[in-house]
Amino acid sequence: MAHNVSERLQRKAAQKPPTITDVAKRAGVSVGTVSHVLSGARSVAPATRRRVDRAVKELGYRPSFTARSLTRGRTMTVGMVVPDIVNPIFSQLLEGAEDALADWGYAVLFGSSENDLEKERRYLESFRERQVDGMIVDVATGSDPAVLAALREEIPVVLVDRLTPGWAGDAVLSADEFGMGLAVDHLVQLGHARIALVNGEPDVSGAQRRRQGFTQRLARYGLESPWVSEGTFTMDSGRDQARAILSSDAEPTAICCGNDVLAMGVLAVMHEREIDVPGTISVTGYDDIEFAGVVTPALTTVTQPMRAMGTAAARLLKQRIDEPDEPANNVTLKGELIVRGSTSSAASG
Amino acid sequence: MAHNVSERLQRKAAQKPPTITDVAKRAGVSVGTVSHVLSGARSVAPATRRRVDRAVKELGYRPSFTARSLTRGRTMTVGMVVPDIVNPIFSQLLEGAEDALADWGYAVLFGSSENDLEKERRYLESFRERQVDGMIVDVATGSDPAVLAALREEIPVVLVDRLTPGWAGDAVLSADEFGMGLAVDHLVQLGHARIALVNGEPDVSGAQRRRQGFTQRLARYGLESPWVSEGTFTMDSGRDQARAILSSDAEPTAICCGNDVLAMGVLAVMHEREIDVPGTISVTGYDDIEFAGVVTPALTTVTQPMRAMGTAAARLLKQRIDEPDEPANNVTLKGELIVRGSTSSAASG
DNA sequence: CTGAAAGCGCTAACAG
DNA sequence: CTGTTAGCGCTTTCAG
Repeated sequence: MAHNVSERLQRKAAQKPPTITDVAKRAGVSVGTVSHVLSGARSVAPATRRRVDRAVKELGYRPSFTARSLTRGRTMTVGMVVPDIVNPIFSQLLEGAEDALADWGYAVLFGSSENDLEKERRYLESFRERQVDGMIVDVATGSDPAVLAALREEIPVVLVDRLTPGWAGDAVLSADEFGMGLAVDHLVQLGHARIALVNGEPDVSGAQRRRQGFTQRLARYGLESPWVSEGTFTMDSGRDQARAILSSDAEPTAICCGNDVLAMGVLAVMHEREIDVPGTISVTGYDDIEFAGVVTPALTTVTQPMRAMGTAAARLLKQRIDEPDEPANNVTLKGELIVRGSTSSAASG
Repeated sequence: MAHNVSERLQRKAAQKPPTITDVAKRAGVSVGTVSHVLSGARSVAPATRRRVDRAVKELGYRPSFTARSLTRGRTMTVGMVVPDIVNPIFSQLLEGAEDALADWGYAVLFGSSENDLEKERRYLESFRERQVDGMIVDVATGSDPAVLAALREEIPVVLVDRLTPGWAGDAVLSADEFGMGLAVDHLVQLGHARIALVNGEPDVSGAQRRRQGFTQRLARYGLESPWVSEGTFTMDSGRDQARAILSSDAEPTAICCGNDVLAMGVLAVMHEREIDVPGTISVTGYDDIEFAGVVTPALTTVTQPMRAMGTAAARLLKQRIDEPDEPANNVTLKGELIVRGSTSSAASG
């Protein structure tokens, strides 16, 4: 019998990972002491510490995060959801955030909503259930402001890249008006006076700001756009809008696009219609995605500092977690103009 | 004072989420019963169930995953690490896996190692500490086989896309030899006989398989390649290797690239040297990333079914979690050739 | 069909 | 400096 029992205990020990109790027993100290040498929360006699350390090594002991989370009330995990991870700009955002968060000891639960509101909701809920310490979210198009606002009541949330209407919490944005102004400046300096705008979803806050930056900047030069259209931030939409422009009487000498993907659609149409870019029409993008420099002609565009935005969001989130009652912070990061081959002087005449 | 205290209690109540005990009290039943109506583990009188449900609603009660994980011994969370999330093919892999996993109720802890072995190790460790139920990993270049093998002793691991030497566990791969063969077939059928290979890291298992597929297929036609070079899977490396080819005496009429990004580098050099593609040299890629169809000329390439691979990996992982002792599974998924503008008949002469 | 109580592995008072 | 002990929120026997 006794043999049987010890055998069972042994097997059990082999299967289940060692617990803090096992370590305590082996080191001949109390669990409290083990806990303290592990967390360094209170001083421990060097000799004891050594014994504990040795026991930890020998047993290959690893503290259970789950148990720790339960007692500490923090999971050291944060959630992040973005609209479309296949779009490299969101990947960069993720990388930036992840890097910073890893430095603070946080792991990230990730979800790509693919611009599906239901999916976004499910991720938010799933992460909340798992009691993340906070969340970074780049909201999907048309996301319900109330959902995010409610979430913010429960846990720290920082919005990045896009805002929901009425959002009163922390946020990191790119200086879209400013950036679009850069593109306009560039074009105007090249002598363009008829500049069209091809944009994405108007209910995406960034699109609104880009549009504003566009018209306001133009106005400052005493100019007005012969064409402003909106669609979705996709290549197909870029194609559609470009075709619409060509069959209109707007006759722009340049087209500003709300993002690079849109611009690629525009370029594709120009290519297919054999319209020379930039000879006949100049085109600008926005975001500076990796492939902006690869298309022909290489795209003149404005960078969106996504990595930096991810890092900033992480920083804001950590602040919020550490100091829940501070007033909300707002960070805006500026991008810069990258001049490539898709823009040149306005065709004379 | 009394006022002060009650106020504080109220605030506290507002802060701390309700526990199962709160629900039990409110419904006038025991916590055990509440637990059972929630999990449906044993039958409960309809009336009781109703009372509990009502209490849950009124309190807005949500079970704590952390506590549940502790007692159930499963976190319903899996880890996933890939070498470079900015590369869209890995994004697709993630999406595919995530989708399937979400259906089973799993959330995913994510990490992009950016091909940094130390970073990869840290992610693996971080996820293990958080006691994920399993992991899906697309290993970084040069990753230590022992690390993964050891991890597999502790928790279910499935490798995807790339293998470590000697890996004996579950894995999902793409049929690289086959796919590269497709590209070779295509080129040979177009009359090409001098086909060069531009490849990435040789220690990446997929690169090896692509290379093999390339040379073997060529051999089957009685052909031999005038040029085979290796570098990294980046545009820059593609540029370098292309330049090397041009200044050699290999004089290929076609260049097979180990992936699309490499091919874009090659295209860029051809463009800069004003060498006509496909007129003078045909170029093929591999992966069919989103932008393969956008560059000029549009890239002929072989699809790598990354989404499907992600889904398959998820399926394998779930199987392994549910049945830890089954023999290891291996899944290989085939891609297909997509003919676009970067290939044409070999220049006569 | 339901309640009581013993943990899950760890932390954090509270005593020495 | 160290040990004891009461939880954290939930699941799950074991008794009714």
